[in-house]
Amino acid sequence: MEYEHTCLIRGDGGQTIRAILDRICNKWTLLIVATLDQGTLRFSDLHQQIPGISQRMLTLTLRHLESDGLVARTVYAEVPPRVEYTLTATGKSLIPPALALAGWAIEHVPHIEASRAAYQARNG
Amino acid sequence: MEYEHTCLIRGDGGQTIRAILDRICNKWTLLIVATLDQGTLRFSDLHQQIPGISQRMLTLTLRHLESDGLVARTVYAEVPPRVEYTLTATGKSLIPPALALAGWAIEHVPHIEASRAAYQARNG
DNA sequence: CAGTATCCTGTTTGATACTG
DNA sequence: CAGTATCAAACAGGATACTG
Repeated sequence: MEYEHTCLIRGDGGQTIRAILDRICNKWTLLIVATLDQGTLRFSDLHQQIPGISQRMLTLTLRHLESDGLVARTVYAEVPPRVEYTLTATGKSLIPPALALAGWAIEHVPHIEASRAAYQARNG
Repeated sequence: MEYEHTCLIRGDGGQTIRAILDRICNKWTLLIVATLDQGTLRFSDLHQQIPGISQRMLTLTLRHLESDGLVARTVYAEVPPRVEYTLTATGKSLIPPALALAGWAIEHVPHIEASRAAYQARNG
């Protein structure tokens, strides 16, 4: 890894990297995207498959994803209502870098956790 | 991309992915790590090279990075004080997945921005 | 079923001033 | 130089209740 490449991150004073972190770095976004990687799902499917999420946060996060063009929302004029969510091409394209990050996590988080515990022990 | 791979993200109900998001998904962490990819830097170097960061946030973020073992902090017993920061091996290992994410951002953020603007126009 | 509407909480960030 | 201390603002997220 040549350090010059990190200009991708530092380039514009962090505007670009922060633009995406603002979008994906919240509690539920990546989880929803990863869940939708299975294919089209209804609101209730997502609610069931994502443990711990509230209706409010599921709605909010889906709206943001729709607004950003990562998820397509289709409403069927039926009673009772049916609403389906699918990843767009852009949404799908987020999966590989997200997996790269997840892979890093799997590999390094144990060490990080240990380091953090040792730091806490040394200091306050 | 096979959807089964997203179990890396969804696996434990999002615990692992959230463990890393909690660490790197704040306003300054990735920027500091990317800046330190140049090599060892002093506090004042970082302060100058990262536009907009306050002393407080630089200190706080560096302490977290040190605690997590991503950055090594060396204090020299001199007057005036000199403190140097370097990426550890773990810290360096974060660069490739971070670049993957940055690459995705460069490629897709324009489209996302347009999509968001269109959404705002359609709705409130 | 698929949401909205309110209220409430903790956390993150920033501004400013001060110090060994 | 390399921080610390204090205060205040902003925001994300959750609990609960209600609805077309």
